[in-house]
Amino acid sequence: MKRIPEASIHRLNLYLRTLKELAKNSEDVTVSSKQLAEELGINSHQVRKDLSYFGKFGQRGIGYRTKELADDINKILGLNKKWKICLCGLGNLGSALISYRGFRKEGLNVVAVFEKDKDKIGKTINGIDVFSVERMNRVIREKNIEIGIIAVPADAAKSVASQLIDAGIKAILNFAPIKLSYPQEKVRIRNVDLSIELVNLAQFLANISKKS
Amino acid sequence: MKRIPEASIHRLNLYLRTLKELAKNSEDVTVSSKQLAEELGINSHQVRKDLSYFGKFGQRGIGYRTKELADDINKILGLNKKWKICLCGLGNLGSALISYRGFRKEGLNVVAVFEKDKDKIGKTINGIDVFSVERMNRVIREKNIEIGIIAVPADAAKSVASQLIDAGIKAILNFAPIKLSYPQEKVRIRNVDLSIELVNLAQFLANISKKS
DNA sequence: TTGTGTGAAACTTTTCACAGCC
DNA sequence: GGCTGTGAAAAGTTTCACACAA
Repeated sequence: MKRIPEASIHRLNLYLRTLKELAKNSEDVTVSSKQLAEELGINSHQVRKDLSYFGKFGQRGIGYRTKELADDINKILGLNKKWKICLCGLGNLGSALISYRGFRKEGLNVVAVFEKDKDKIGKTINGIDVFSVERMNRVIREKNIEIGIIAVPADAAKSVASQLIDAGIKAILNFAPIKLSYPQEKVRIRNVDLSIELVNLAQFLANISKKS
Repeated sequence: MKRIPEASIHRLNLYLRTLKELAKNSEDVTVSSKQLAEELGINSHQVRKDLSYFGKFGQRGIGYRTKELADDINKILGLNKKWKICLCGLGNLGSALISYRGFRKEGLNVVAVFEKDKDKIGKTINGIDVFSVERMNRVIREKNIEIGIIAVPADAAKSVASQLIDAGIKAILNFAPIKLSYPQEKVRIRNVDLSIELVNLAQFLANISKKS
């Protein structure tokens, strides 16, 4: 099998989301690469090429069966397994994330929240238990949690990350505005920077005003 | 001048941030492409190549002057202008964003917040006035606001976007989990999806467990 | 006629190799 | 010896063109 472009895999995520929405909102059973492409602002060749890396999913003259293609992509991406996730920090950002539409979707279920504030510990939010930070190691091991989300202030992020890693977590999504990196190959860390997109926009505006 | 890769421009943002941090934390006046690359987990050729598209900034045998290079990149990216920003929605996500470190940084100043909840209107948060949604058009025009951040629930996002566009906003950063797109070339829209990164992590985990 | 699947071409981006300067 | 700047090669990605099927 040939090497598959990284970018193609990322686009599969987008296709999957679009397909799920189409399956819900539209009565059409099938969808063409052109429709799918238009939804995402790309061209149809790209859609077909991306899919062709993994097999033949469509029917000539007709298109793809929406529901079936969604299932196939789910399998390709390995999203048929449900991952257990914990959220660290229940401040504004943490609260926003826990109620974010899409975090409860297939394959992504938050099963524990860790928080320092004693007023919040012991309660539940969206049906999920809020534990004290001290119990992190135990709870993660007991529940077999695999992914941790860090939504604590920047100065606490490093210590929380260490605790997560000690508890054997496999991947971390970090929202704190600080770069986390560990030499270990044990854990995969992704840093999300909410301000970088804003900077990109500012830069885009700067450039169009230069040109005109 | 040759075409400059989109990716290079995005990396300049990262270089800038790293340089600013180095300027603060380290006593060294200079930095080499290798150091810079290591901070970001890329290779030094890339750093030098990216910079070379815009000119010669370093000194052979020595490296780059940290502070000066930061200033140069600032100019290249057009970030020496300060953009005026408004935030729509002061729920959990909006509150998280307004206090996010980095949103107050150079070039990015939020000057107004719009919110539906009457209890919040008329107050200030971080010194920024909270206005009723009805006054959006007027306030944006009066203050010459150029960028809007949408942090309202998905079902309100489209209407808020239309209002922003009517008021003459130039760019929108959308955090609502719904794809916004307008045919007009008048406004640049970027959709941020907080769940896509989590899906990517899940998929990464799925793939390493497949291989082992 | 509509729409997939795919090799080949075109284009973009990254990596390499090394001349040149401190 | 250390480090930049850059043309050229390699690698990666997107677009094109068209055979083929419903």
